Amino acid sequence: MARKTGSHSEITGPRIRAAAEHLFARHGYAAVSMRQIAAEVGVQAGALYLYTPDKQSLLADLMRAHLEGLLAACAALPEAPGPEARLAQFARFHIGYHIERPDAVFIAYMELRNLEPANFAAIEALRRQYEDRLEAILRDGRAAGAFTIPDTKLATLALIAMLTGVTNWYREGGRLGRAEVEAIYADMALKAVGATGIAG
Amino acid sequence: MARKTGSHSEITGPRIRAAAEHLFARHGYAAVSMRQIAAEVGVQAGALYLYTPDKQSLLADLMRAHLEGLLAACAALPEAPGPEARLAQFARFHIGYHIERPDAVFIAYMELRNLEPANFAAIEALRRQYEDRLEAILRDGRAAGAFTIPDTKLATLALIAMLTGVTNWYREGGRLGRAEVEAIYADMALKAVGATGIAG
DNA sequence: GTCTATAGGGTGATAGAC
DNA sequence: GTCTATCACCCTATAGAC
Repeated sequence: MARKTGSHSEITGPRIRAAAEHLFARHGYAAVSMRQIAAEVGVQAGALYLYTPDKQSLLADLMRAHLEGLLAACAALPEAPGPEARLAQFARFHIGYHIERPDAVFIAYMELRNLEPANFAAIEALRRQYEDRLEAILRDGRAAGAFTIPDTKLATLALIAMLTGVTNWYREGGRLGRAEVEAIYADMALKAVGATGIAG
Repeated sequence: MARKTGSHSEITGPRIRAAAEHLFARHGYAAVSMRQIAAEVGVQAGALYLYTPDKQSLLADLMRAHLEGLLAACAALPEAPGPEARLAQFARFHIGYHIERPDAVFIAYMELRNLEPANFAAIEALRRQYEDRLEAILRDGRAAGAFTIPDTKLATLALIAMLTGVTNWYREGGRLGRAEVEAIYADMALKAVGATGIAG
């Protein structure tokens, strides 16, 4: 792409997304105005429309980017040997990835109701893809006799809710470090599905 | 209290709270206008201010009422014999109570950021009281050797997140009934804390 | 690429008639 | 107890100057 002298387009775009992510997470999409976002970036409100067609797209793009990043990182995990190791790996990955992106995570599951139908469907499909990865681990583990699960779908949703819950309280520099939190949650996840072996 | 002939004050007040609860849960506090609430009730916007000093109080009152009801219902539970029974009872109670009030639950943990500082502190104190009830069960159970928990506070937060997660997907008339869901979750909660006995 | 100015409309809350 | 009318302000998005 050709550079345009004196332009800031390559820096302003990311800064707008960062400001929007921060403000949406803190105050909520509906409570944040385009003027506030512009003020945080240091431009006037009209300038935002060079980078996004409207406020709704700004939200949808943030959520899509987050979920696509989550899926890509999850797909890049190395193969783990056996159901227990796979579940422990998933639990640690999920917590680590979410702890590092509290704003994006918050938005991704608090602002679903502010998405227009078409955007909602797209985001929901991505979320479900991710859910399916955990469900596959649980299903395989149950088939192999490694887990005791009355209902695979329910266990999937219960585990994701439990693991995602860390973002409600975890703070950098708090009583427990990231590694400890990952270990404790992975252990609880394994126990919750009645894992027989030891792989936490 | 004296009745005023031709007045609707005893019916309009509750209807306003019900409409606000429904709309706040569906679209979010910031996205709902006083005019929308009034329209749902069937009055003009100005009439709302006979029942609430402002929009913020409407939100805070809904959240306080929900949490006070939750605490009262929790306190009214019969004594259960032993740590496993106590935890199973709590898990079933939590799920049952939350499943029956999806709107209030949604608001109570999605709209915290829209509370003014004084209201936030009051609501947060109630939430913490409830959390402490579960934490006491886990602490006692660990002391009695019935549970295996690396960190009591973490286990508390993990279990509450897991149990509250039901409200994200549970629908009346769905694949699983309330009793089944309660049983499955109570079982997972007991396993997650390494319960030794059987009381699910 | 960013600015100022503005169109067109919605907002919370209040005043005064009935 | 409710209505109509209104105040003062904020909103998203666009047009046109620079």
